[in-house]
Amino acid sequence: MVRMTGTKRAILDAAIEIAAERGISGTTMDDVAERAGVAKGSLYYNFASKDKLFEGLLGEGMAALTEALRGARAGTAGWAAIEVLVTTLLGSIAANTALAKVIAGDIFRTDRAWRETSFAFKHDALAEFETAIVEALPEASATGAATLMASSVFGATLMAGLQWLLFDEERPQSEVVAAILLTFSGRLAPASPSREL
Amino acid sequence: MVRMTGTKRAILDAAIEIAAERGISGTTMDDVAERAGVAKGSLYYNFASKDKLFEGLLGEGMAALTEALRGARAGTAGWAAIEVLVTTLLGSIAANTALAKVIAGDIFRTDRAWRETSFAFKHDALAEFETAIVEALPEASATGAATLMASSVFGATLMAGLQWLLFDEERPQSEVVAAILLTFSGRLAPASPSREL
DNA sequence: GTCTATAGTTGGATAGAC
DNA sequence: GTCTATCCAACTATAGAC
Repeated sequence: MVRMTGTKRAILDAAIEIAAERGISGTTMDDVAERAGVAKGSLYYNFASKDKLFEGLLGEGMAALTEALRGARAGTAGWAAIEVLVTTLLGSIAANTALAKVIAGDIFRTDRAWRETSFAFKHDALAEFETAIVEALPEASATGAATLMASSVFGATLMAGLQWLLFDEERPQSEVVAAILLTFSGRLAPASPSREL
Repeated sequence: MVRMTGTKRAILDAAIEIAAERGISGTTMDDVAERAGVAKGSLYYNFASKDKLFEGLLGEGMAALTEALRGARAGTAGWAAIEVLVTTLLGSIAANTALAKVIAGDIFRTDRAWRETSFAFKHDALAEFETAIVEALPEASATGAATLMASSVFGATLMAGLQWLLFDEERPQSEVVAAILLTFSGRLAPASPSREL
């Protein structure tokens, strides 16, 4: 998050809050101006258009998340890397729940002006998970399963994280991390010999 | 899916297709009328409002999915139940990808006219997964982890399923099911003695 | 039951004063 | 750099002919 003038910051904060409630398309510039406590003209002095406003907002948030995941994975590998990636992703969602909601609602849209940015972000974020998965289970790479497994781990963390923050917020974060990792631990599956892909 | 007149069906089909591309808020009644091949007046003869149109559409789809999950789980338990639930959910997403995209983009919105319906659906669908998880790992119930684990399994299947259908559609469905279940199999985690919650 | 035409409102964006 | 006032396009919804 780059430092910026109070007005610009207030506009961005208002925009993400409202978009978390109503989605981006459901957010009007009038509402943003009102919640930010500025006139609508100031929105267009600071941002070229509604699309540009949200493009910047999502781009900034996605870049920060990708960077956090990359930094977290550094120096670890395999299952340990999966543990820190899940922890870091969940922490990012908790620290910026509104942004996480907006991204979650937007991630599979293909009609956005910023779809290239969004696509690249998703690719980079999933690549961190995929790398860790391949380290933990090399044969997943050969069968092409690793990419799908990365989506699975990411999706599990995102949905459990939002479920937690929106409906069960008193629960300590450590318990949520533990529950997600427990899902991947194999304790749901019967203790069995090798399983085919 | 209830049988209905050609016009009503055409309107619903057009609405879900466009909403999958642009989201519900981004879908206009003019666009729906045009794609359905009817005049806009016919939309309002068949549905009271845009909200009622989508409320019915999502309600119908969510009810069908919940029913499919309930039926699939019947007669199984534990890990076997998780396997059929994941398979059934993935099959439903594949059979109705447009609807799945719309639901995925809408599931964490709190401002919708149909939020009660949506909330109840999510609760019922997750309950099927939670039941299976508690059968497979009874201690998850005591710690309160089971609900979060149900969200994890659901989220993993949803995200991997959409990733598959939108970006890797030639892959056979059986491989996708296998990759998701492999994520939960424990083969990512180190072979270890008992793990604390 | 479906159409055309239009009413009424909202929302993105801009002009110009301060 | 921020405000007020306004333009204009797009949208939901309705009226009334057929």
